Amino acid sequence: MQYSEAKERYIEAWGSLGSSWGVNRTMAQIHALLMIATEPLTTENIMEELKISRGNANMNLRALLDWGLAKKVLKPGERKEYFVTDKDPMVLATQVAKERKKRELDPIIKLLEEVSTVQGGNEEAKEFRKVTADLKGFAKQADSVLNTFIQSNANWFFKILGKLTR
Amino acid sequence: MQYSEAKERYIEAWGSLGSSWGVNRTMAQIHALLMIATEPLTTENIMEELKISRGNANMNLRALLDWGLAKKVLKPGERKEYFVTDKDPMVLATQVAKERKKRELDPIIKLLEEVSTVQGGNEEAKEFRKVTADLKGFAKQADSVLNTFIQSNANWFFKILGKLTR
DNA sequence: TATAATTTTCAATAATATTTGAAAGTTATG
DNA sequence: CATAACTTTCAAATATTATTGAAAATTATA
Repeated sequence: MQYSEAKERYIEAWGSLGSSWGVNRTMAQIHALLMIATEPLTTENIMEELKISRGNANMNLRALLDWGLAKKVLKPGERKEYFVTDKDPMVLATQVAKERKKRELDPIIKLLEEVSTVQGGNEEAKEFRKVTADLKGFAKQADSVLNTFIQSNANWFFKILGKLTR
Repeated sequence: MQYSEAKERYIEAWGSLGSSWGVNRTMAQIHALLMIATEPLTTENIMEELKISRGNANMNLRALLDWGLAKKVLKPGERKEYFVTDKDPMVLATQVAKERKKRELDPIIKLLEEVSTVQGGNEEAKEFRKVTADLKGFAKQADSVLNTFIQSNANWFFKILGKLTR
């Protein structure tokens, strides 16, 4: 396969995969581009490569910075901002896990804490308490696992696999 | 908190959480409703509770069936279809993991297999091969962990936590 | 088989999310 | 401080996705 074709397919696939790790298509594509770049890219580079507007490029770059998935680098003597991403997939996974935990898991645990205190002795209230309490317990376990993951090192997967299959 | 308020907040939260596990809002809300229901629900029950159209209810119920997150039950002597969901959060997590692996992870591994064979000796091609090979390796590890999860029992989280913190 | 009950489909519509592009804002430099 | 280089903002336009509702299809029953 030719480089240009491979690159195109990879960027497109990464973009549509984006929604599965909670970011929009363009944001994921910019990330994909940074992953395979051999040196830091400017907003203009990204606009050209992905054929998107300046505003779009800017907004999604800021979102990537916000997620901790890209950072600015400065070149001495230049005013332009350059962007890079960490190329280690484990760092990517860790950052995504961290952000999604913060944005999704923490709020749902908080909500379940609240609603599972619902009053009432009728069947519906009882069932509601049971289900929401179960979900809360599960969410907290997931939270523990994520925390362990976020804090641990790059061999996490290997460790788990080793231990589980022992 | 009153039951009606708790229920409303829980359903709404579950709905907006939906996108984080890859399903749309209404689908997640129907699932939420089935989770706290004390008995099987009909399409009409769901239309009323969520104030949605018949077509919408039908489409999303079918999607839930497709994901293995709901199933039909028949009541003897009745023509209407009733729906239930498994109330164990671990079963939910397992089903979601299974479907998302199939829909997202498997295709990306396949794509990475292909594009990482890109030809060329220039710096860009080399970098591309390295990055996509790393991603592929990572994706395969994730795949292994998911397979273990899907096949294993409900104490998975406890086991891992115990082992990791040992 | 005709009728009634129920489910499914899908084109039209509505709602939501993303993108553009030009103007406004910011910052470095002569 | 004036200008140029660059970045950010945001209202309007576009694109995408979800929803409706009525007609068509299906299925059970008399």
